[in-house]
Amino acid sequence: MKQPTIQSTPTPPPVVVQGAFRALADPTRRSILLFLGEQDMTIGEVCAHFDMTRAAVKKHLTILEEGALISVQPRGRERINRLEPAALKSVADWLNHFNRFWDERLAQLQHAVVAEEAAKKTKRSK
Amino acid sequence: MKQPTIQSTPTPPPVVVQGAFRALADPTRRSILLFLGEQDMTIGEVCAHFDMTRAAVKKHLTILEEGALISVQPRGRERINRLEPAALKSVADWLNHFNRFWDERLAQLQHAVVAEEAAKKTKRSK
DNA sequence: TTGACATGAAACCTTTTTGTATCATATTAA
DNA sequence: TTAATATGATACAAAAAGGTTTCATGTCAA
Repeated sequence: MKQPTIQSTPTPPPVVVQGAFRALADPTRRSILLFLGEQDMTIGEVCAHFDMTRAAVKKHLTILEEGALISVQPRGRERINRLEPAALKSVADWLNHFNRFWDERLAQLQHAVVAEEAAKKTKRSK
Repeated sequence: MKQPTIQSTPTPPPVVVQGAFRALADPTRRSILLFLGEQDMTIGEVCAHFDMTRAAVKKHLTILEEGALISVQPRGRERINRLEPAALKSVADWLNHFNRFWDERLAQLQHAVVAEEAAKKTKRSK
């Protein structure tokens, strides 16, 4: 049976998360988030953890900020970088869109239904 | 007070997720995942939802497969693309690393502690 | 067998990403 | 005020990403 073109969008996804997903794609940035999860840090302090130039780290921080994953608060000549949980949560929420797949109870339920359907078919075709 | 260089890694993150995070960074690929969350599809069926060449969609599917977000099963001349929840779950798990930040109960608890600390300080400085 | 169909893969182009080096600016402390 | 510090910003280069076009291969159906 040939499937007709499916036109409906499955479920409206939050489009807001693009910047966050983009930011999360880089391992250095994920690492920065883990560090900031422990404590707020100046750019210099973040830099101390990485073997790359200050400018490179700064760029990563900028991308994290664009993704709303961190906020930056000036204090004197320093900039305090702080983890922003909200954006992280919206990414988590997007993923939870799929958690029916890894919810064991539901998975078992689905398997049961599938098995039942299969049984019915077998019975009918006898 | 000048902070000394912090040398310890905050918490050992699962390094496995890089391919998955990379794959999730692109909106087309996230959209594909949503479609595959509804039903398995051949490449052609996936293509029908996007305004780009088959080759482009194929590349996206390859990257999704590299990130273990989907699996591909050949059937005759077709390839059935199926969502693989495991990799999605590992990404979700990585994010849950932060969920102490958005767990309301914990947040309130933290606020309470901070408030208490502040109160103590105020009292002392009187 | 043969033609249509579903896919695979390579070559190529443009834009983005990720890093560098360098210079400018603002703030602090002596 | 002046030198050191913390950061901002720009120009540049190499690599990766995201597309396209084109051609090859394997499978189905008549």
